Amino acid sequence: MPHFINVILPLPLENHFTYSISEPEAAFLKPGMRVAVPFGKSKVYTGIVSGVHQNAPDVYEAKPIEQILDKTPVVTTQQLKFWQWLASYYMCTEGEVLRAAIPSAFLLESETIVQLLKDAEVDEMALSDDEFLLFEALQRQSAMKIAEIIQVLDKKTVLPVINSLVEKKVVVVNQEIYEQYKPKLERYIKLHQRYSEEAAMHELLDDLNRAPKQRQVIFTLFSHTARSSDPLKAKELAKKSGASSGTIKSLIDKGVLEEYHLQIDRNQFEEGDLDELVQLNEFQQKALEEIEDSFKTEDVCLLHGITSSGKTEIYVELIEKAISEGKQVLYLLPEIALTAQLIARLQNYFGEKVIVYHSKYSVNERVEVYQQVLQNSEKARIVVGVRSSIFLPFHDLGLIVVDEEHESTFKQYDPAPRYNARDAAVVLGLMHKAKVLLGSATPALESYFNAEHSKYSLVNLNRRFGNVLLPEIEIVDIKDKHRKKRMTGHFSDRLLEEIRETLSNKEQVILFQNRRGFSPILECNTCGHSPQCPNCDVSLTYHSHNNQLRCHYCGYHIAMQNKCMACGSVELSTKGFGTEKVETELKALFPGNKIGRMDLDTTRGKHGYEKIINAFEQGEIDILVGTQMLTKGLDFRNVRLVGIMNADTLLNFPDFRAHERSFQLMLQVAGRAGRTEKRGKVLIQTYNPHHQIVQQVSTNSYEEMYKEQLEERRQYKYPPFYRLVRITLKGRDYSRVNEGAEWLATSLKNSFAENVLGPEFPPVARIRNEYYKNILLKIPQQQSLSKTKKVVSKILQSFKAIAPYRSVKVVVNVDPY
DNA sequence: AGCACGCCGACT
DNA sequence: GTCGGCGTGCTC
Repeated sequence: MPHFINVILPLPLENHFTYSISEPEAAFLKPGMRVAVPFGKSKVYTGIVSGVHQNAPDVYEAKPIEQILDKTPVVTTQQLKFWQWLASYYMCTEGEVLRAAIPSAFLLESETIVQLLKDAEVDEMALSDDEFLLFEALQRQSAMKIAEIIQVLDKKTVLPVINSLVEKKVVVVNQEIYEQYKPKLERYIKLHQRYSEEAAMHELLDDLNRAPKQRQVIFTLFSHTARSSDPLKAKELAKKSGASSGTIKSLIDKGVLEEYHLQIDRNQFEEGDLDELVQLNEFQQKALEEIEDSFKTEDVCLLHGITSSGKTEIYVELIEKAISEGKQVLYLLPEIALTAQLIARLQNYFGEKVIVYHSKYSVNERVEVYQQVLQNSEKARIVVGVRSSIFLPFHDLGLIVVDEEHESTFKQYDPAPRYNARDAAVVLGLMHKAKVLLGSATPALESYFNAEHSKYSLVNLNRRFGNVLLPEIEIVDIKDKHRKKRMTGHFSDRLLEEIRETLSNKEQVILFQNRRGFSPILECNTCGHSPQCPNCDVSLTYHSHNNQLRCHYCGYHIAMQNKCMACGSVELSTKGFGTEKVETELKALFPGNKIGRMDLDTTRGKHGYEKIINAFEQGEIDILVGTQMLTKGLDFRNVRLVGIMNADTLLNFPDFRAHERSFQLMLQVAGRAGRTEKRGKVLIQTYNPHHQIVQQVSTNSYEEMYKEQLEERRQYKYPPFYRLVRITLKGRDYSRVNEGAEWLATSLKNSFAENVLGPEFPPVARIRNEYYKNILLKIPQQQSLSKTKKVVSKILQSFKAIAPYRSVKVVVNVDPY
């Protein structure tokens, strides 16, 4: 009886693929194991077994698999189910989910290797020039990869050359599969066995009389082994004996020393004494009890706790309970680099049980975390991670905490799967029968709506920890200040006064401007021309630190121009301002103070964030200027003043969420001020001092904002009353994108009538030379989601069948916010 | 996605 | 005449 498996491949293809396997393989293989399978004419992919069965396919013959890559499943059946849900909800393929879900090192890739055929009889005269060139290269280098051959032959299509050489029996082609994961090895040194006798040892030391450095090395090693039986690292030996690695190497070459390698764990944590859990204050205690109470009947709870109210301590208590029941805990946060503080705190309580997972980890580190979780190890009781950690192979989740649940970074935009980790976590929790706690000082409208409509339970915590007062918020009307000539650059007299006072009290200042660079537009005073990006429909932003004009979409950059590129005039002026300009103006205004800047440009590199944050914490920086990076969960003790340079750029953002986002952002930055006894101060500069959002921020009126925004959402048919699916078309051919978008919108309107909006050009209609057009589909609450998605898929299928539109790429984004 | 196959323009 | 462009179709 023949046996078969279904396999999910990491490709954007709807189907699972069927392969034939032998009887013993069938007995061995289980869903969730990795297999290497041939796919197409020349590729080998790693796939995940999704099922083992005996139903022979009837329209094609199944190929046999290449090899089995695991002894036990690396993907649990629960994960497979979760993938299915994600693929269907977010309208992508399971293959795309797979690609995002497991560390890339698990996906072995095949590479075509070309080698000379042994004992080949080669008639060199019968070879073409290219063939001869390759033949010659292979005599120097026994095996070559396709990329290398492309280099040697200096052309792109090398496969015909290779194929012809295969036919002439000169070379053979192999698919080499290589494992990407490399265990981390540490080099250790020991003395060769023959010197274990004391006599031999003395002889050796005598021999080395004229080589004092080498003698010292032996001596150090000897005294180490005398004291302990621990192996000695090569690095340590070099350090302790003061010898260079060259000295050690020559001893190894002589055969006196031996080197060997041991595998070590990349995720090591030096365990000190663990802190006792802190005593909760009465408000925290009450909130905790309410949460636990709600968990008796509900699965999801929203904790609305104002900034600095001590939500983390409540999480810690709940985590403690969950792990004491032997369950795993997932702690999701929006951005890991900014939360070094939080991780340190959790490690103080839970020590080795905390493991961290994020995108800045190397592939190897990720594999190790994945495996710790898979093995349900003691080291992975608590996983702290960014959105992708929902894909880890949990066994028995007891609790999921989603901290700062309103953050937009929980949503993945590109590539597919375009999932929202907060929403997916709720589903994941359901699958594991785990409790889910969403926490935020400024909950997303949808979450608060769910809580109000009994989908989630709601717990409020509106006392700051240690009874710290909320900062005093002052609105500065810069229109008025301009008229009265009380502005210095972008600073109002009020802001300058407050900065001066704060600095004189040896306290710190945070200034928020949500735009990086110096100024977003450079304009010629004579002809009005401003330099544009050649690949995108945007103006180039001037960056003063490297004197460049840069495109923030594609990275295109040119040197700053001192003459207008159109008319040659030297009178250029900058319009608008970013963090760099704020920094420059500050340096002129406060020459005696240290000024720091935190934005995408200054935080590149693995430790970019930490350096700046540490410097600020240590008081090495007096004023920190930054973009919205500043808002996320940072806890600075000595900040008294927070200035929002310009609230209007936030408010005028063309998006239905702009007002909600501005509120959240401003309140979050405001929360950075005065986290100790002394009351903090927040200054908001704006041209619209009476804007309802600015007012609501100043009075800390979440409820009011919520009600008002909700009413607008109801009126204009936006979430939470309607679901959104955004379909983006993009392509290099402008008119095809346009026509395609029209066609698609028309067919969608046939089914969904007035609930189809567009097609419309987005604010930036061309990026990297591709034109964009959006169609928005609104789905009323009572309309079935799954049916709607089926109809959409069908329409998209017919769209793809139309030849002229095939060059247009279609991106479907479910809940695109 | 990635790759082969197939059909048309610009070069030795 | 071939090299190489990308439109088309398929992958168990």
